[in-house]
Amino acid sequence: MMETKISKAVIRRLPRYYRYLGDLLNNKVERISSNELSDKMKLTASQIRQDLNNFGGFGQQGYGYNVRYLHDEIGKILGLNETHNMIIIGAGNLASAIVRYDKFEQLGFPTIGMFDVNKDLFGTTINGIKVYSIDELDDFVKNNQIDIAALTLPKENAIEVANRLVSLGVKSIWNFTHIDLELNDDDVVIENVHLSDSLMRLSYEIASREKMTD
Amino acid sequence: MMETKISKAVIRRLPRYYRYLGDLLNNKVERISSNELSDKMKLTASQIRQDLNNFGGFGQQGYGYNVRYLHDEIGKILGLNETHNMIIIGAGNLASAIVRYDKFEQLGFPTIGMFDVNKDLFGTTINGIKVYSIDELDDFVKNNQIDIAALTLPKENAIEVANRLVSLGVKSIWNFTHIDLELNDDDVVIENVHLSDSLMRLSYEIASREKMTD
DNA sequence: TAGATTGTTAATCGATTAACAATC
DNA sequence: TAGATTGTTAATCGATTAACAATC
Repeated sequence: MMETKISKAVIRRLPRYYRYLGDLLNNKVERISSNELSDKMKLTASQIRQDLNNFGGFGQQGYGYNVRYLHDEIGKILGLNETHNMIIIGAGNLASAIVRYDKFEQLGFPTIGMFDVNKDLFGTTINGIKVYSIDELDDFVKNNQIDIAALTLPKENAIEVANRLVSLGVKSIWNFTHIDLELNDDDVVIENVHLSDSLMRLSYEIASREKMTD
Repeated sequence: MMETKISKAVIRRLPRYYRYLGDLLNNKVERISSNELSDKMKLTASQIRQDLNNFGGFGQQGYGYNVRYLHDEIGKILGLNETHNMIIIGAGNLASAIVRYDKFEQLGFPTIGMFDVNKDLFGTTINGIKVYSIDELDDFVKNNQIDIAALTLPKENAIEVANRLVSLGVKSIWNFTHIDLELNDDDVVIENVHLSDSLMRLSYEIASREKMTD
């Protein structure tokens, strides 16, 4: 049971903490203080301590934080102690990139199937993962534990497919289509990825630098 | 010249405004009030007006905002009135996805070359765009106007390549590698994309829903 | 023990929301 | 003109930073 609502700003930073702690772990660093970590991450030590204390006291006065312990605890908070099976709807280039990218599997998000409308792709495999007809989606979802569906299909079909997935019991959607998916079902979690928004933010920064030197 | 520093929160929303206004435009909507737009975007009307007034008064009392005008003005703020040539370092699946995705080109970000270390790829084309040897990078950058370099290579080489690009005069980097690129050069703009962070945030939400129903 | 560093409360800062006069 | 809706100031809310007592 959640006691307090964790702010979005804190949640956004969690994966970043996990990443930096993972790097420290790889570098055989055993302990770190909030102050040292703040240097690396370009945050304040105060913010790090505040953030962590949303979830409990993971440190020790006079010592700091044990890197492995903190890493693993944040992993648990992020749900990385459990495997989440993923399917991808739309077996295009982005889907290939996702399924070929080992990191996601390492983090506990294996792709176990891909779906497309293109007949030519049916039965082919990408990185060992089979592409099915979208018509087989219902059966597949019923016969397998699906935790996450990634949508990498044209945005025209996104809402329909999303609704279909939800009605099949899929509880979380990683949406790469260029709409803000918003199903009014509090049970379903949606993460919208907008690569073009990211590119536009970059462009904004370029444009504003140019204006500054005018 | 920039008069006031625009907050990051505002900048993050700009591409979203642009996207929604583009949709309205496609639907032949001519005018919209901050109130109507706030309904669609799940923001407050007040916030929309505040956000826009960071850049000037685009509306008209009693009328609202002209959709096309506002769309185009936000486009200009985002620098979308100019073309930004892009190269991609690392010609893997993600690079293919980017270069095949028409939207980026439509927004004014054509990819004009890709670079890799894999000999087998040299001279091949993806969506009509040629893959070059990384050894040809210097010449290519000198002979073409390169506004943005997208990094889709292993993170081990990211910093080295980024420094090389900067020394060649490339001023902005769209980084997909799993490090936070931070060059201490205020002249260079970096946008870090962390897909695994996005996936972990999704996972966090899944985990916290599960806890709630415990 | 003395020194270091956390956990946590209080202060500050910034962003969002509310309100309303200006004005189309 | 009357109604609608902006632009903008003021109020509120939330997030970040500072400070420090607790404690390892």
